[in-house]
Amino acid sequence: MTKNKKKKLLDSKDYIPHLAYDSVIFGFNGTQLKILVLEYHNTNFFALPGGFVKRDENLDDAVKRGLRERTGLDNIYLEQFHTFGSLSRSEPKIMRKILKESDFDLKENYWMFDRFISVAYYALINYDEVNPQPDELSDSINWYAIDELPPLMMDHQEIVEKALQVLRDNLERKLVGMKLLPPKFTMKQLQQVYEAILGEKLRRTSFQRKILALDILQRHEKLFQGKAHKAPFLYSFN
Amino acid sequence: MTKNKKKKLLDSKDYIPHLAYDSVIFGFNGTQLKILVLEYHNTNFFALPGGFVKRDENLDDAVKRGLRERTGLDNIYLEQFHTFGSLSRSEPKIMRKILKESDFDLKENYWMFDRFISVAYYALINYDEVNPQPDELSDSINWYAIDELPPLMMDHQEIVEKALQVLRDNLERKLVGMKLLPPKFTMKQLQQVYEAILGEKLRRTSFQRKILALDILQRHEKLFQGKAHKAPFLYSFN
DNA sequence: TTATTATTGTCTCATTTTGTTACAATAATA
DNA sequence: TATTATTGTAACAAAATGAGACAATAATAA
Repeated sequence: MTKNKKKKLLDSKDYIPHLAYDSVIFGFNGTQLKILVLEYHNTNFFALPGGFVKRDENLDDAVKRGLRERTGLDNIYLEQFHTFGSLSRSEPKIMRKILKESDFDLKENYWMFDRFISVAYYALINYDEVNPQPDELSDSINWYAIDELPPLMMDHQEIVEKALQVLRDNLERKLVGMKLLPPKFTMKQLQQVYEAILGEKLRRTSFQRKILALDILQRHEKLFQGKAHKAPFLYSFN
Repeated sequence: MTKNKKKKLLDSKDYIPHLAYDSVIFGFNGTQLKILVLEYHNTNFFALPGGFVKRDENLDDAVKRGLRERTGLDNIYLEQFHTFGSLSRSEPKIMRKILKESDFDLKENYWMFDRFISVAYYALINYDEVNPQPDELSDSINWYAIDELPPLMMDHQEIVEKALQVLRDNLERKLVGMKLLPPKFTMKQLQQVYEAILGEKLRRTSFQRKILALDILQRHEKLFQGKAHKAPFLYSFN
């Protein structure tokens, strides 16, 4: 490797020290609930997409910026759910290895080995319209089913579990299920989202009656799937 | 004032910069839901009790430390509910005035005029066993009913509203009502706590049936209040 | 001692919500 | 034209909740 390859990743004077965010980005492929997980170059470290907050930037905006860079999407449904601030969660050795394997200068990036408090957000996106982009440090970013995750580094497994817990609580309270679907969807698709999030089967007729009684869905034309049975209606939310 | 009176409040090298916490400490006086609000010396600034996180201290522990100092209580029910990170929430002029009016050195305490991200917690305590203590900067710390708060500085009103919103959501999900009462309480007291938090009257018979059906309360001896009617049972939780 | 009063604990019945089964409608295929 | 799988909705049962009624009882007044 050449000498001038060793460079600065982010300038510490632009960012709030000790503060990071992590995002649990949920998608639904029709069957399984998935999240985006990235892998750092040559390390076998799997992690949630995260980032830092600029000194002149709102916390929420920093997270939106990171999501935009990774998914190309704007106006994503985003919810802050917890801030992780234990001492033990920071592991400078891991950060050191990540930077080293991507040929970044360890001295210039020294602030990244400090202790970090991380504000965690979850995002709900339409799986189909996303082509995830890795960042400078990452080999890849890929969808993983929530029950088939690779071993995540540091406390990221705990962050995912908390996200899922809060998402379940918010499913009925905030009617957030449809954020994981395209604008028009069938009742069956919506039920499958609910089932994937709750991790249990639901009764078709009760589910349908309950959702329709909420009076929040608009009914549109039928969807002809080319299958040998009655075609379902399409619905939209808002 | 003498020269050596101007002093350092907290040493910046001991604390994580840009990071604070604020706490919404709820109590119940038998009728009203109240919170602790402090007033800074000679400023007419009312604020939530807050503080900073030491560099070698867990975030949760910093908050517990602050609560202990102010209430003398340990093992308080405490829940993190949101992190406030907008740029506009920081108002260095206000911090400057607070320090100045308490005769602290403005140069030595310069780090306090920076932008701060604040992690907010709410606490539920037994009103009766607390004798709140003001800190070095504060004139007083007092209970205020949540619908009779003085004008709070910066974004503290917003923090209180969010706390109340989350507390309402958690009332049934986490059964936190009894955390605001002494170890033994009557059904009526518990109902009054629920009513104060929800801000609405509840039906006595339905409430009693529902709570008892949860099967989480132990029934004890009767409480003879010296009133001309049947004496209620006392209950405890855990 | 005995009525009076206010509140408590529990019961009953009405109403609403949810669980469960049933069945006709229908889009594609044999 | 019959068959198949799925959909939309109706019908009834079961459970949860709302609303009222009432007897029990702790202190007070008569």
